[in-house]
Parts: sequence; C-alpha cells; structure tokens
Amino acid sequence: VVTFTTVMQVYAACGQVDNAKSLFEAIVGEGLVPNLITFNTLIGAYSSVGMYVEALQVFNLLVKAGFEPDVISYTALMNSYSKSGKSDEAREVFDLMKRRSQNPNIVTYNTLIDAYGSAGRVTEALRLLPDMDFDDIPPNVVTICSLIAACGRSGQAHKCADVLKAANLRKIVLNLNAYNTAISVYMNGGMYEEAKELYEIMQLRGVAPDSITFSILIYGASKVGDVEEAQTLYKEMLSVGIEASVEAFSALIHAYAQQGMAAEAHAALTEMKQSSCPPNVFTYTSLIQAYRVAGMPELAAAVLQEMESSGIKPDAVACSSLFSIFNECGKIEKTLRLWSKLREDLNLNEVAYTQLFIACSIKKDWRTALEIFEDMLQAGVSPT
RNA sequence: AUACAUAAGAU
Repeated sequence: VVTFTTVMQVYAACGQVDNAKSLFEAIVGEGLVPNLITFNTLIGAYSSVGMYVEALQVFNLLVKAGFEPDVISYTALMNSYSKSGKSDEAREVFDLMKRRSQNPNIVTYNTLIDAYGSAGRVTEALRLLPDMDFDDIPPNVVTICSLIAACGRSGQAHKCADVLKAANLRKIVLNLNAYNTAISVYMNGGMYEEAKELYEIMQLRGVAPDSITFSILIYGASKVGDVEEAQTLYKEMLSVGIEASVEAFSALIHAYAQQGMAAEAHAALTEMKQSSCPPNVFTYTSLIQAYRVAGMPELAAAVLQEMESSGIKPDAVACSSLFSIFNECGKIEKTLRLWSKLREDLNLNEVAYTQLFIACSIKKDWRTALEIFEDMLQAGVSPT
C-alpha cells in the first residue's frame, strides 16, 4: 500500500489526477486496503486542481471505510475549495473540523487564509492573524506570503505595508519568494517607490535578489513606459552576476513592446537564443505585442510560424492577442481560421472567445458565432 | 508515502 500510495503521489505531483484515481482503484482491485494516507493523497490530488466534488467524495469514502479524518484530510479538502474560489466552503470545513475537535495547524490556517485571499477577501484573511495568535499557532513566512498575494489580488497593494509590519512584529524572516511577491504587488499597484524600497531592504537583510526580482522591476519600469530604466535594470542584473533568464529577457521585450520598439524587441529575441535562453510563450506574446504596437500585423502573424517551428504552442493569451490583431486589421478570416485550426487542443478563455465573437459580428456570421458560443459553454467558460 | 503561499504576457 505504501508503494502504491507513493506512486499516486507522483501522479498527483504532475497533475495526473486520473492516473492517481486509477491507481487507487487498482489498490482496491488488488485486494489491498488503502490506509488514511492513501485517502489523503487522493484528496490532495483532487484538491491541487480544485476538483472539490471529487475531493469530498473521497473524504466521505474515507469515513465510510472507518477512518477518522485527520488534520491533513480536512486541510486537503479545504484546499480543494480554495482552489476553486469557494472560500465560504473552505471555512465550513474549517469550522467542522473544530467542532469535531480536530485542531487546525499552521497549514490549515494558511490554507484558509489563501482561500480568502484567492477570492479577493483580504479583510477576512487578515482577521485570521489574531485567531492564530489565540490558538497559539504562530504565522510563518507562508502565511505572510499568502497575505501579501491577497493584497495584490484584491487590488489593495497599500495593505501590504500592514502585512509586512505584522511580519516584522512577529520576527518572521521573509524569504526570496515573499520579497518577490511583495515587490510585484507594489509594482502592479503602481507603488513604484515602495517596490524599490523593498528591493533595498531585502538586500540589507541578506536576501539576494534573483532574476525574477529583476524581471519584476523591469516589468514595473515598462509599465510606466520607462525603457531606459528597464535596460538599466537589465544591465544591473548582469553586473551583479545574475545570469540572463527567459524571464528577464521576456520582461525586457515587454518593455520594448509597450513602446512599439519592434526592432529592439526582435534583437533581444535573437540575443536570448544566442545565450541559450529558449523563448517561451510569454516571450512570444510580448513580441507579438511589439509588432502590434508598431503597426506591423504581418510580422506579428509571422511570430506564430516561428512558435510552431520552435515547438511552442500558443495558449489562450497568445491566441487572443493574435485574434485581436487580425480583427483590428480586418483579417476576420484569419481569426476564424486560426480558431478552427487550434480548437481541438486548446482551452481558450473569455478574452479569446470575445475576440472570436467580435470577428463573427464584423462578418455578421451569426451561425459561426453560435457554434463558438456552444463550444465556449462546453469548455466551461461562462459568459461575462 | 499524504495537506499551504510564491512574479511576468493579450482585451
């Protein structure tokens, strides 16, 4: 059973939920008896992809098999709700476990905080800090990082300061991820000064920035249209001995794109290939954007060819970008052709679908619009 | 052997 459970965990770790489930069934088929850890592993597999219905089924199965759910069972179930934005349901499980006198631990609290945070409910998330103190469960760096991220998701970057203060007060040492998250939240909230200040502070505290830190700073500069600053930061990164990365290059290309500096964007792409930093879908999406802003839709379309030849599949964002370019220059057929080509193995999002509807409405092709609409509903994308 | 956070691209 231990062996099987270990393998299940491997499937879960690579998001292969179906295989994890099959393995569970195989265990039972072999006449073996799954133990509590086996059940918990399967709940965890479902929870990581937000399949809360299935997670709950396994939870109930566990009880039916005569086990008492432990703190991990409850926490994993909470996480399945959290991942689908169902913070109230996560809270219910939390309350339930308390009523059954199972004590929440730090992970349980962090999961609940993240459930609120993912749902954009920072206030509720922050309110849990005193509860943790009351329960004698000191918050840790994960707690802080979740709260910081929550500030960003709810568009309240200014509340980050409170979280950082709370961390200081409790002598919680922030790690690189926590700093990066906070800097990024400040950047996205337009609080450039605070972001820069935190960048200084992290170094004072002995946390060395990495290429992600610099990418965040570069994106921040590109956000305010400061290409020079973006370039300076990029050079600074290299000068402190941090290797160029896809992330940093992509950030730089994004900065060029915002200004329609297509030549520079393309030059950066060439350079990254030479420095053995293979471009990813983020890089290409920014490059497409560069051509778009520069008013060169043909070259934007050509990026798609290059993606194909380098084996990078366009995702929903890349497609929506291309769709809107085609729509803008009246190449409606191209939009629809790309869709029919990719519809089999691509999950579009609401932005991409909207561009498809725009294409149909320009063409007054209501039949196709309806077809796309049905496709959208089947894909589980709800209209906005 | 099982549960938690962690930047960036399109409208």
